[in-house]
Amino acid sequence: MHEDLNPEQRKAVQTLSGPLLVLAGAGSGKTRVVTIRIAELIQRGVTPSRILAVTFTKKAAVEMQERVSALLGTRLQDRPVVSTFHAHCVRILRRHIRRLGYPERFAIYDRGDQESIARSVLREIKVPGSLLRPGDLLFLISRWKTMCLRPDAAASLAQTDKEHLAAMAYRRYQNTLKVAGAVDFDDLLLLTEQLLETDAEVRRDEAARFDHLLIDEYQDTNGSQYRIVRALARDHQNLCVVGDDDQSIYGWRGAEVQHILRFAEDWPETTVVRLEHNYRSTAAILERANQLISYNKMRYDKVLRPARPGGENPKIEQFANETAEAKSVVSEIKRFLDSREWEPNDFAILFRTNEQPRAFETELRRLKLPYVLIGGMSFFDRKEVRDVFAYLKLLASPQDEVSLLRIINRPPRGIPQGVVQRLTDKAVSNSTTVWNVMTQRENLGMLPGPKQAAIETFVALINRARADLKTKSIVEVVRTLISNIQYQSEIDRQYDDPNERESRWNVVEEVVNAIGVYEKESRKPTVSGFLDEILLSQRDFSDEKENQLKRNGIVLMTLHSAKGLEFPHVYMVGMEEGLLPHHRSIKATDDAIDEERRLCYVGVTRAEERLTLTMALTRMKWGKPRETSPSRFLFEMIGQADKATDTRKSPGPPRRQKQSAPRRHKR
DNA sequence: GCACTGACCGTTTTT
DNA sequence: CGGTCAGTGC
Repeated sequence: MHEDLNPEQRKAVQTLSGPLLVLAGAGSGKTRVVTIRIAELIQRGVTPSRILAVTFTKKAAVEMQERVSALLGTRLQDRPVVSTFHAHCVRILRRHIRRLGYPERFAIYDRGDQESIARSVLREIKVPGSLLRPGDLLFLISRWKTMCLRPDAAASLAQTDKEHLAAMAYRRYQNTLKVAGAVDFDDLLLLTEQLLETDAEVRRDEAARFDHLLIDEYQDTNGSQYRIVRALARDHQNLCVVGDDDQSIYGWRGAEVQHILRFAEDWPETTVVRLEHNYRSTAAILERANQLISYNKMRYDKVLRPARPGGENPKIEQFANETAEAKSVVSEIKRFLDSREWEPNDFAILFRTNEQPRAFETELRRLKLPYVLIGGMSFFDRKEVRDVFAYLKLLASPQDEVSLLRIINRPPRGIPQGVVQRLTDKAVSNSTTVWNVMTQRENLGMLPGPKQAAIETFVALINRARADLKTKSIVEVVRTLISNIQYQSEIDRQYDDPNERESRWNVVEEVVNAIGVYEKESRKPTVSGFLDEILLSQRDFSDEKENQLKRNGIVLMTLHSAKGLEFPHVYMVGMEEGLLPHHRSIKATDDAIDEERRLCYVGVTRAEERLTLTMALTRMKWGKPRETSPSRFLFEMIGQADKATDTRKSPGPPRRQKQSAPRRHKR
């Protein structure tokens, strides 16, 4: 089987028991090796459903599931479980979360929900935005949760004022979730970890469900994930982790390279397999990549060996400003396209920050070239999507406070802010939920007649829809609901531009269609089942990334989103100090610079045939042109690191002091 | 409830 | 520069 594998790959595939660390360099055919390994396990008699493969993203899970099925054919009734960390944790929690005092059908709050809670919590404890913004708070909470710290522990460890405030807010934040019977994404991991840690029976039960565990992108696991893996694999030790320490680029959100670096110490029986042949890029490109990454201190020492000799040397180009940079790159791509040898999606323009693509978009539009900008505003961040989802969540559970407060007066139905405030106060003082307050008539006595009527109409609307769910299809109920609240006329009222009206309404329709698809494919469809599916499962109706790549345009995306992809022609633009490495990383520790270097490495190793690195000598920043200097990574790549201008330690040219005197504290 | 104004701020992003 | 958000006045 699989004669075309090289000896390293074969070893990775065939080491069937005990801990296995596969150090897979960029472009080494990692995905293929993992897939074949799963197939091999099954061929040697392992029951498919007793294999658990964990991936980092939904997309990766879907792809792996498809590859495995393709390899094994359809003869199997039984399949290996391929899942993301979070989705697997949900399954564990559904089975046992009662022990932690949560309802079995707990709701999962996404980023947007988290933000509204953060906002209201900060309002409650009267913290001005200048001290601690919702984003900062959520960042800290997330960090604490990954470190397995509860509010009390966080409070006692807090050092700065900011951290003390955040710890206070954390307590309230967590309380809000608990009362609503909801968890956030970090809780999925944290609570699972807690269950496995404190309840020996649960741990044994969950660990015994699988005989083999495979973890992909192991370099990106955070503390919780690490401990969960340990708890699940402890008994059988059949743990295969795959990853590349040089591609760890998510440290800023809690991933720790240390996990992959220390793996062999954690699991003493470990077999280590290194995949160091690169089948993707030419030798010329790989040489640059190897040079660059050798400047990182903490790493497995490895050198990618090219399977494709020769190749064009990567170009480094300087331009006067970002407009010239964009013009040159885009017109070069146009020449390639005119030659008809390449398709638009053979080209990728990679950048560090989201303001960079603007100049390129302008230029691409001017030359009428098709392009796709990956990332940006996600489907879920759209106001309309959030509204419809809030209604859905309310149908699933009216106790869902965050969703209720979002749409209680949207579209406007005569329940103004002041009334909502009184309802909330009442709920707090009765230690119940706003929904319960609204549904008990005696609670509404304090309000003037029309407001009472408005509330009763709203409650009736929701109750009616919930009752209809018993007899009608979800799509039908949701369509009726949306038409009852006259959501479309609300959109028309808010926006004058017909295009905008149409696109916003289309988004609503898309959600409804997705419900239809779910309902057709699911055996026992429920609203909360749909929400789970969309949030966590393998299917993703808004998979814009996928659709967009299929649309065959020149690909514009951040270095972060480029991980795992490959393109014949890659342009890495904005190769400047302050951008890559980003100035916030320069100000921080050396570790942060190392991560930026890995990010650069990820970019370089995306290129198959041609790599072009460009920079602008001046760049507009917040309306003003500013001088730049070449990224230190450019010098490192060509082996002249000593020539880099060190912006880090030398005081540098006398920087104009920003007029920082009377800026803050104006509220 | 809503349109308007001015202050403020600026990395990466998945589940 | 451009987007977001809180505050203001109707």
